[in-house]
Amino acid sequence: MDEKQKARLFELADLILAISRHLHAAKADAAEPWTPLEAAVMRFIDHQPGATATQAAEATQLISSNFSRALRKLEHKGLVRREADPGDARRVRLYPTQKAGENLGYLQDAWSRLLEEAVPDAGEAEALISTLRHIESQLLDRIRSGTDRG
Amino acid sequence: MDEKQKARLFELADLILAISRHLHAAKADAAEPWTPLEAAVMRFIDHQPGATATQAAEATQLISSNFSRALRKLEHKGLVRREADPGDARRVRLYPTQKAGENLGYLQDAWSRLLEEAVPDAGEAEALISTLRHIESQLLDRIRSGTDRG
DNA sequence: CTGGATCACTATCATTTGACAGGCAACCGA
DNA sequence: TCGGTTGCCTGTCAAATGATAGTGATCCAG
Repeated sequence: MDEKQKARLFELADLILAISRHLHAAKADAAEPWTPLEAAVMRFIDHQPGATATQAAEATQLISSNFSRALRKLEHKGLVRREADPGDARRVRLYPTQKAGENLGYLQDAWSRLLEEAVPDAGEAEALISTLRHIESQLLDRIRSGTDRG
Repeated sequence: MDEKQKARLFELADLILAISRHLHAAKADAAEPWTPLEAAVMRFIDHQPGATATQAAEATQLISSNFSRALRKLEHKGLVRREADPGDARRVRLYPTQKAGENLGYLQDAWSRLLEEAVPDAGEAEALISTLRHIESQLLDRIRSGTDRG
């Protein structure tokens, strides 16, 4: 890889991580009932209702034991509902509850308020989101096809 | 704020956080000697050599006690050098050591390799970085001018 | 010189997170 | 039916993180 491109990608990683720290801090201000990890799980379930535990654990980069722990807490708080898969009794399908929707609303408020003034304009935001969406899906695909490629 | 814009910004936050989780995981693969937080501190010092502890703590969103702890570990590992400010003996200026440069190289390798295939092309990467740079600086400014604005 | 503010630090606490070992029930192919 | 596999789970440990209280040195305004 080109040295210049390498430096570019590094800066990209750096920026994404820096901004993610701001987002975490903003979430704390909003007094959300979720830890960062729980929020990640919750957001995935909201995006992919009906996903199995394994799928959700994969997407959130968690090993199953830790995912199960996060899930237990969320269920205990009444934010996630488990449902047995009719075709395979081992599988558990996950769904957000109505309460989850309300709480995600708080999160949406906190984050969108933080980003509102920082994001240049709607047009650039669209382009940004489109590109990031692509990147994220590529990274997810890589995990699915096997993480190790050294 | 427009509901649509709110949803857009939320998705943006979601994507940034999701990608940051991938980056953290990739760092683990690279067997770096840093925790995520230490890496954040290290990267700031690398970008802003000579910054004071307060400035670095502010940029990394850490309260001074926790920043100090991270710094102690980094210094112990020989990655950061403290230097007294000639003009104000209370202040400590922070500099990366040569060893830090080497280790940042590993990090750069791990992250750029991860992003290499996921990022569409150099042109889009440039635009992406430019926009994110803007966003990050806006968020930093907001902190400097007082976090609370509810 | 004195009191208040600033800067960096330590000590300590609860919580979160990551990782491993292992268990149990359900599934599937032979 | 049986052995191996899969999906999900609990228990447990070490480490990282976030936050508060408080110390001590230095600076600065008056």
